[in-house]
Amino acid sequence: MTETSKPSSDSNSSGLGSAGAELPKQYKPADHEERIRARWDAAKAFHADPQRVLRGEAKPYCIVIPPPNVTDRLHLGHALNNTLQDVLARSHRMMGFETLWMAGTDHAGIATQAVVERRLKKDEGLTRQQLGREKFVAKVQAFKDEYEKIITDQLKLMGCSCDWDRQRFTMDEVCARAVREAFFRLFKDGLIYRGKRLVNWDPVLQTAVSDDECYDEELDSSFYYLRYPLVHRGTALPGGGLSDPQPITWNELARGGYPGAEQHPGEEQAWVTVATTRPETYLGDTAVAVNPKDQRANALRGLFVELPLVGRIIPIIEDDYVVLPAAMQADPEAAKSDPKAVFATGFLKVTPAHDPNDYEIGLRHKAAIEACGNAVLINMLAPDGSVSDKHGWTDVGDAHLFVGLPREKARKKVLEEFKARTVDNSSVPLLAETKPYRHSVKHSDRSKAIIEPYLSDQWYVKVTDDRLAPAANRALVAEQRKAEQQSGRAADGDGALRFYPARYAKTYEQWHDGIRDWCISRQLWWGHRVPVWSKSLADSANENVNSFAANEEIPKSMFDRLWSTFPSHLNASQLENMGFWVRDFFVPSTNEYVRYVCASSGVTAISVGQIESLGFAQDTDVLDTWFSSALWPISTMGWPDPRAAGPAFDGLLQAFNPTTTLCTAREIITLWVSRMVMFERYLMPEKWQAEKTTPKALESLAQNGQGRGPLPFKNVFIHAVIQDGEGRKMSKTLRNGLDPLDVIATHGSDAMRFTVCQMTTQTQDVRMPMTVDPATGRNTSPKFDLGRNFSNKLWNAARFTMSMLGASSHPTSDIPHPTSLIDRWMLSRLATATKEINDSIANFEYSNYAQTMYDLLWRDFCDWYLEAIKPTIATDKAQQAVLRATLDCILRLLHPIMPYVTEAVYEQVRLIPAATVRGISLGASRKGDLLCTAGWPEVNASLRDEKTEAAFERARALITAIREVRSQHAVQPKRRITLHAPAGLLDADASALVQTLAGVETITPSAPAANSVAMAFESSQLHLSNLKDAAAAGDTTAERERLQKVISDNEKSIATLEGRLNNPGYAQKAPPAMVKQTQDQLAKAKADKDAAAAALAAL
RNA sequence: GGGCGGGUAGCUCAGUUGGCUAGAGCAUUCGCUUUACAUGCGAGAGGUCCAGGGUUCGAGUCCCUGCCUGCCCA
Repeated sequence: MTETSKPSSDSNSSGLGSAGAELPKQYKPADHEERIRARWDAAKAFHADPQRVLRGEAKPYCIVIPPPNVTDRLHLGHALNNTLQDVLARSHRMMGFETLWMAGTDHAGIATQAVVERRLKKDEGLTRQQLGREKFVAKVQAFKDEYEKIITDQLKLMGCSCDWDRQRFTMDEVCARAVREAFFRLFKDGLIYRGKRLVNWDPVLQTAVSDDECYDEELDSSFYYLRYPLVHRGTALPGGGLSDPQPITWNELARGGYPGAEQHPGEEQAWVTVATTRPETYLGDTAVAVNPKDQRANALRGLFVELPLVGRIIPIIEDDYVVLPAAMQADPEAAKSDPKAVFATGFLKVTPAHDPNDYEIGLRHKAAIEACGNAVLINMLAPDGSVSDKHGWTDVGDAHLFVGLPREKARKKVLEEFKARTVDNSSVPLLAETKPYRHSVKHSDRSKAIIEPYLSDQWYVKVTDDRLAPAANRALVAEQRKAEQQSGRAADGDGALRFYPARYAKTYEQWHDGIRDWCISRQLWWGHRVPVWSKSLADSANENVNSFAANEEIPKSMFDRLWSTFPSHLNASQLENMGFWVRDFFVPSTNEYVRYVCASSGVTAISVGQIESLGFAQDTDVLDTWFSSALWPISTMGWPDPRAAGPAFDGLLQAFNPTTTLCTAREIITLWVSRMVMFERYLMPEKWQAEKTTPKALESLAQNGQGRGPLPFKNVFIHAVIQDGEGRKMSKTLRNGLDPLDVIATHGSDAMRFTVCQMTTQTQDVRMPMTVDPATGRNTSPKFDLGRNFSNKLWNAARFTMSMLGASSHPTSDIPHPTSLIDRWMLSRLATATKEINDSIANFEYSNYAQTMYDLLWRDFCDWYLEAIKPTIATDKAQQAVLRATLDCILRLLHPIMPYVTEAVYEQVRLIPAATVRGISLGASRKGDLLCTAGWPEVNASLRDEKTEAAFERARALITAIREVRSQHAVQPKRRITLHAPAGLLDADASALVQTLAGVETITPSAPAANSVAMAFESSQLHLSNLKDAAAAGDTTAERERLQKVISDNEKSIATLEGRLNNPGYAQKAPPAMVKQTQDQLAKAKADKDAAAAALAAL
């Protein structure tokens, strides 16, 4: 096998005949895949040369891989995603595009860190803190190396034609530089800021996590009802300060018109009851809210409650966010279906630092809360989730008994205390009631801990800025945008981004419309460290107290003035000359100035050492993984400075950016697609398209596009998600996942690829039932049999073809244009299929592509063409040329989906000298005689011939009809029978087809002598005879049944067709051609029925 | 709550501007060691296109309502 692929055998045409015969009967993927891959590698077949693009020798085609996370091996979803990309890459490479498929992996910050932390705990019993940051990061690095290799090997085994010489990793030096530069530019432009917000906090990993790193789980919990005593806030004392708060009695409330107050002992202190599922958070309450529509609101206006134990006085505020109890609602019955209304008391404890909704309420009622001398936000938890007075809670009072307790224990303790204690001056316990309640609770994906809404300082990207999210929406093509926002093209990237299928543009657009600023900091160790150093200075001169709001940026001169009192210092402009950007803030809570110094990507280690020696410390946080992913299309090509990245990056950005197509799953439209568009449009220069081919190109990269820059890609193809046989997501925990390597082991890479392509329709989910392969014990799926069988079919079709062409001599010139029906038909089918495939590729219709190939190879080529040419191929030179060319075209057309088997077959087929077939152009291979760089077949549309196809269909209909009779009559398959047909019914070509394919020995106009069977064909009656030996003839039962069925089928048709024609509106309004067609059908059905009836009568 | 899908043969799915008597693969039935392929060849059987309305000469396809189911966002 390998010998024949060596150049030395090129001239040895005598060996070709035997080459085909030597091929084994079955295609065994394992015998070929590794060798084929080695040939691709040796020829550097997938290495893109940007200079060919820049010299104008080829058009570019570029895909960047959605970098797989290094957390784990690839699963079948990756196999799908990457197969689809490879089909695009391979087809365009063959079409002559200079094709770059950029490969790489993603560091996947929290996911990878969590995996390694679990491993560390399991293997060594250590936490990351015990190991220390540096050693821990080294461990993650080793883990990453291990999985990066596994992933790369998996991709290679799948046949992915990535440019492996250009593989990147989101944390390698080239990508890291891009991250630092992007951060710097956004920081400098004020689009990155530091903010104190509520985030999803994972108390185990002790980091902020994003919503997509959380999941909801239903838990059995309880609603707890807490009584808060009502008070008057103290009155102003002559010497300043306030008197003690005074209890409010029920009598007083009753006088204020509080409904039901008179039912309580009049002299006792009154209270309100709040319902909560998290009673421990009461320590951070800063208000109690009531709905203004609540009848009790009026009597409570201007009153306060005193938080038990803490003693904090907080206002009662009115906010219509508060849910009215069911009984108070307009439709109490309807309200009973709303669990919140059922459980509500009408009073809501407001804990702005520990609940997102309360946070909003707190901001709305800031003045009322602060008037009590409290901050709106009181954070009563430490980062590990324990109650703490060190993180923003100062008025502990008698609540110190809770301090230091973890969340769960604190909850228990609060309930115990509230149960044991009473409202002052009464016997009413503070804990009113407990009701069981089942609700969904947010958990951290990575640690499984319950998420705590937590107030913390984080870095944000101001994506709400017009130059980011709105600019991303302007990128959409006009027809995929909301009509009212359509506008003309203003810049490079405007109006050129297109989603396939189009409906996903809506997801994309709505995301940007409702977007909030993006929290990019994570309190992790694995990731890109935030490139900001900071230093605080106390406001020693006390000169600016109260003149700046929290976290307000201040003039740099102010910090410089304080700074200048130190013996050695660098002022802001000196720092900026070193490549830093400086921003100064005042923090009122600590009465300090903070200088943030952000390093550009060009800042040297020396400069960093210098500022660190001055007391600047680098931020310990790392960036959200998506920050580096967002830069992927440009970071992988050397942005911001390809020259610094190395010679391999020469011309890459200019040749391949914007890339052509991004191929991904819908779940990351918002997380990734959006951010790539925002970042590239912001960071890449506005006139990139025009300038990238000029000598100024690299210099222009220093300019930000400010939202008017180019796009990272023009097309976004969103493909289906693979689920298991029950429609569940494939997951590790369910063990319902498939490893592509298992599928490759059981079925071969091509089989997997063909099957996933065939499954890829425009829907959003596809199901993949999984079974265990009995032979190997591996997880696989019977679905892949389809692809395996198809590979085998190609293999055998090629084997047959080579045995035919190898056995005869085949001249390479002076071949007449084929005239036989079957050859013209084959060429016509080929032309039709080629067009269909070209259209399918252009529209990402993979299933259609695969199906068209299947029909072309299996149905047209194997079932009909190869069977039909058997009698003539040995001597018909024109037919030999058609056979050779057709197989060659099929190999080329199929190669993008099934690269291995086609390449393996091509090794043989290319050695057969080819004669030119008019209308078919097959370009030579560009590298190493490989099919993967051979020309995409050009099949002239003039080869499509409707008359030929119709003539063939006619013959095929007759053949099928005869086969049916044969089957019904149990005619021996090898038996050659006689067809009685009027002279002139069939021409020579059609007769030959019928004889070959229907097992007909003789076609004669004479009437059958005896023992014949009648059959209808095109309104006339034909007969078949010589079906059986005379002795066996005589049983007419089968024939009766067959004819009865023909009659009843036709009667059904007649009824349908007559009904249609008798409809008066039909003849008037339907197109005449349609009416004519129906009439013809009716005539045929009637004739068929009559013929069958006559035959039945004659029996 | 808002948005987007899906519901067609036993199973998995096609069905592109409304127009053959609704297709494919698997499974199933019958017959074949037909000399490329049994991972194959030939021939069958199998569907109230979720339900109900509407538009139309004509609806799996378009519109409305409902039911079931999945995903995304809040």
